[in-house]
Amino acid sequence: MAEVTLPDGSKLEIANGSTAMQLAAQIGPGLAKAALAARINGQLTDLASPISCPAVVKIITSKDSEGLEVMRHSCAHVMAEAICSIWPQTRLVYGPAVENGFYYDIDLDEPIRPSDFERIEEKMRQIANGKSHFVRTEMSKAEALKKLAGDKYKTDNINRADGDVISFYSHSDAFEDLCRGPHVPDTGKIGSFKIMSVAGAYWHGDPTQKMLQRVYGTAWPSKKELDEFLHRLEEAKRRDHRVLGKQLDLFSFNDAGPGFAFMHPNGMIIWNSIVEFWRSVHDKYGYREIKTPIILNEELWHKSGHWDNYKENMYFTRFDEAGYAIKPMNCPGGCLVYNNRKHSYREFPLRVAELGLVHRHEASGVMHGLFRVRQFTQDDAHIFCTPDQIRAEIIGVIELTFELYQAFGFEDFHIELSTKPEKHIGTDEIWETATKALKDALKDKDIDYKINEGDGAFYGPKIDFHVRDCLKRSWQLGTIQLDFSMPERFGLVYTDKDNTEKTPVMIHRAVLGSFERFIGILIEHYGGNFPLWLAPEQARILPISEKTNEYAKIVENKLKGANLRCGCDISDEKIGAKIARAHADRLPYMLVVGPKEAQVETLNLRIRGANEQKTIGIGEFIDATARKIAEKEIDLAIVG
RNA sequence: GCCGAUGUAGCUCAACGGUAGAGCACGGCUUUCGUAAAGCCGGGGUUGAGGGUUCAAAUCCCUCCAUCGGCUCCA
Repeated sequence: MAEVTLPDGSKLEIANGSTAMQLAAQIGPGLAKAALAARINGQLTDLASPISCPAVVKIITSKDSEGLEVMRHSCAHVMAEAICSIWPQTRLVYGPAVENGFYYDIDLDEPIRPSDFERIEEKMRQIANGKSHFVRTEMSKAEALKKLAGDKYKTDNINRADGDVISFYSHSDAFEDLCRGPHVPDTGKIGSFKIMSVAGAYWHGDPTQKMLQRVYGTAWPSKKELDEFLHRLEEAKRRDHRVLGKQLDLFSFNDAGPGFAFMHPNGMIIWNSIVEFWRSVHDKYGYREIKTPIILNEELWHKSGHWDNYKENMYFTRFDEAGYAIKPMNCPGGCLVYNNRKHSYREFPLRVAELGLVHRHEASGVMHGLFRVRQFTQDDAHIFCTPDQIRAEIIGVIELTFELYQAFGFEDFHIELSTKPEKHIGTDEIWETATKALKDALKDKDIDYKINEGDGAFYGPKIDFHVRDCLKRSWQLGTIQLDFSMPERFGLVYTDKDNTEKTPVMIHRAVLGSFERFIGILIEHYGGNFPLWLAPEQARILPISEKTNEYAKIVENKLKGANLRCGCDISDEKIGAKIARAHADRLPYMLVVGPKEAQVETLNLRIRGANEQKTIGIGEFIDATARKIAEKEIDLAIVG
């Protein structure tokens, strides 16, 4: 007999050499049924593994995230068998579990189409119903290489594996795959699954290698959870800024300019509201604002280093026998403004902001609504300062950044620091100094951060700000980039205390990143339900019938006089239809007016998302909304 | 840029070799209504573009463009 310690600290006697499965059965039949894998002394393993005692053992079920992963990985194997049985010439490459599912990369010249998914799933169901056991066999690396000689993908996987023990898993005579494991006990335990999509993927992510087919699937412990997942996808689709942008008439795209967004009047209200707020915060933090030309002589881009590092993504044009480039960044223009006159250390730190319109020719396949465009407005700024001002300036930017994010209801953010990339300009010494300055500032602010080695901009290291939206998705928004190279290239100088000319430090920074993208993120974050201060139409007056149109117009004028963005629905519809439409348009406030309200000059208020009404005076409504707008309140409820 | 899929009315979609349709939206009329979509009538399409096959193409084939899902990329 041997002693096993369970996660709750309790101890259990088991027969020597018992497997994890037997242990689960000993604990209870429910657990045995739910068991998918085990963690023995910290090692995730198959249920068939014998327990060498004494041991700390945890039985893993689909309730554990790692259980779900094991299940999905097993499901990937079952899918692989299904695909191989339909297309015997398939060569398997690699099939891991990923967030919400799994995929399997395969090398098969015949393209798998969505119309094939059903028969793959059918075959998978057959395999699952067979409930055949996953069987692990082990051998040495050399043996495995011999066994799979000629299979370049699996040979490669073996060579990449750690340790000398190579394992294979089979769950039928017809199917065996090189795999680290672990797996669920049998194919009946792969849950409810669905093939989601198929896409191309390069082997090892290397574009010079063969394009493989990547078949994506998802798997969940139960049909109910699968359905819930599919439903969540539908929900996310409803929040999709491309869909809402169309529905709410915020922006559009046109074949005439792929990747160039057309902002509509409703979208511009959101845009301008953000700009106005952005300006007020920048003013508070001591920034001045400039605007530099979109098209500048090509020479400038040679000087800045962009031509060498980025020309394949830049737009060029020629006229009057001279070459010009459409700016992909604002900094060279900012440098020209700086150089327009002499500067003294007394002016420093000099904080210069620019809402700069930049163009970057992104590859056609990467464009995505407002998230990835070829023309966008950066909320850029360049800070010119002395080296000993860096730390304080970085701290100032961090504070400004948090203030802006919080106004939009983003509370959850984290910071990443990126270091020198392979493709870079400037000496190692300069890079080291710059990176240290960023680290020091973060340390001063007592901020935790993650380091991304080799992910910096070509001209300097950077700090990136990431926020999580209400769906817990992470977005990179802001960035602070130190640049000791550009000032030198442009010959920027300032006169120091000792009356000598020195080179200033330049800090590039953006907070929202791209306005286009930020608005896209906001649309999805709010699901189209904008807070009052951003809503294109803040209130709509809905007269019960034509008889109250006149009073409705009077109310409309009063609200407009109070700077509220409001409309009036005098269509020939019944009140129910007017309300339904206002809801579809995501109106924060619906103001129903009929003879009753007209008589005592009140409004019947209905708030977006709340299925209740109350009567409120016009003045009271104006005061309440004015306060909410000023405070940028997200909650629409009007109390009192 | 690469792989795959998809482009039909303003929007969402149907028709899948044989006269292009519906709902919503839009216009007109009726209705004047009390809290999530009243009724009738009407206008609207060289089916993304170009070429080909066919007696006949939205439908099949080719090229291009765009979009979608991924891959790669994002200074």
